[in-house]
Amino acid sequence: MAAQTAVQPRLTPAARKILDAAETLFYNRGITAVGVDLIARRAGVTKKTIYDRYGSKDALVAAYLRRRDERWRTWLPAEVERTAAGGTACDRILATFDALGTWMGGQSPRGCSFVNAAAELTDPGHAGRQVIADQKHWLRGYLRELCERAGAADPGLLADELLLIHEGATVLYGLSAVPDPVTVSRRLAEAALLRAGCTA
Amino acid sequence: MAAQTAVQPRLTPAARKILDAAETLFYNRGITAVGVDLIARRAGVTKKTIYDRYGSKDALVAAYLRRRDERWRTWLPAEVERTAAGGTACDRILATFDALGTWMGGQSPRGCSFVNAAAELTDPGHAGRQVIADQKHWLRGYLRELCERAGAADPGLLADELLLIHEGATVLYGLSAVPDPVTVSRRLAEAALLRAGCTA
DNA sequence: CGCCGAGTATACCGACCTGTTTAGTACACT
DNA sequence: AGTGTACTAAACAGGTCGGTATACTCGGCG
Repeated sequence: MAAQTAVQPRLTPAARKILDAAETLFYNRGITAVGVDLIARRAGVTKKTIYDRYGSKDALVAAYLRRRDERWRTWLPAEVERTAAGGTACDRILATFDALGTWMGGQSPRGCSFVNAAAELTDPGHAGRQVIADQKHWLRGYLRELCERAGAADPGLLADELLLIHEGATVLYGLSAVPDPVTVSRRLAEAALLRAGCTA
Repeated sequence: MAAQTAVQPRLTPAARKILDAAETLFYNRGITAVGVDLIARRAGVTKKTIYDRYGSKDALVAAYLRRRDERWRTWLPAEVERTAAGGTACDRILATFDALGTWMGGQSPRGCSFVNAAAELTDPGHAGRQVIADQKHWLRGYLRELCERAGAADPGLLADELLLIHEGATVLYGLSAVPDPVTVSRRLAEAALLRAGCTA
């Protein structure tokens, strides 16, 4: 269940350039709107190389999502430990929202790549959809563990609430519908923690 | 500012059929993935008629979003009045989340059409982006008015929080990442109302 | 040496893309 | 009777889509 992301290190130089170009293009212009010819041009690579390395556009899309997932999974806990070092579990939970703001402000102003991808990948059989589901499942698991450590009355339910706030903040950030979604989300999280009787 | 949606009633029969077909296809398969030929075929109409009525695909996309916006704006307050008749402003606020569940369960299992469209319409100059911004702005205004009537300490801030919860619930619903996002969102809204000192 | 993996370059496939054009029909209003 | 609107039918443009085929170069390795 977790071995699928471990194949990545063996990327040929061209395969890496392809993934780099695909990531920027898919995220900024949309998956369907970007053709493989353009990716090849941007990567300074032949279309044949793309198909030799990835087999199909759909597989490349899945690889793109997998890579972002991988990055997020290693970055988020590290960032939380860095900013909430020495703090309580509650501090850590709140730190995930600050981290979200940092993440979005730094490289992802167009919202969550997974939510955006889900909007385009309408075929339920697409390989990318599993990656999307896995990502949300992982985040919920991570939050749930923090909730347990924080002494929440019902950690699973609180994790659901926090996940919902995360998604809401990300969407509002991408739509620029509200000036500072991160602050709003932090306030909501605080209220949820309070209600769940978190002490730590 | 509000006159743009009033032009709609004068739709020729063919124009209506086109919009009907476009709505289903755009929502279920994605905007970029659907071509005008397919829309024409589904609507039982010639491609020429589409261009005679709407001028371009982009304009048709904008019309599609405008129509969904219109439907939502008339439906939501009516549904809230219906389900929270005789209740307080707080009841009305909570009723918007139940309404969201009804809306999604009934016709929109793939999440919010505006969020999905925003993921695809990457060009900031696209006519549809304004419709998306207007829709979120309207919902925030509607929630804000309810918050005022509910006696919130800071109605604007509470409206931001509720809007965030709405978006989060919609996204989670579309991703099927959580069994019952509507209930989760209602709980969160209750906590937010409590914290805002709502009395009505 | 011989072979193979990784890569380039280029041409091609059929299908589909947005959008236009020409030609003609049906109908309502004045 | 005449005019404009709404529509059908069908072909056509120029380009892009995902994907394949052919032919070649280069470096490393046994």
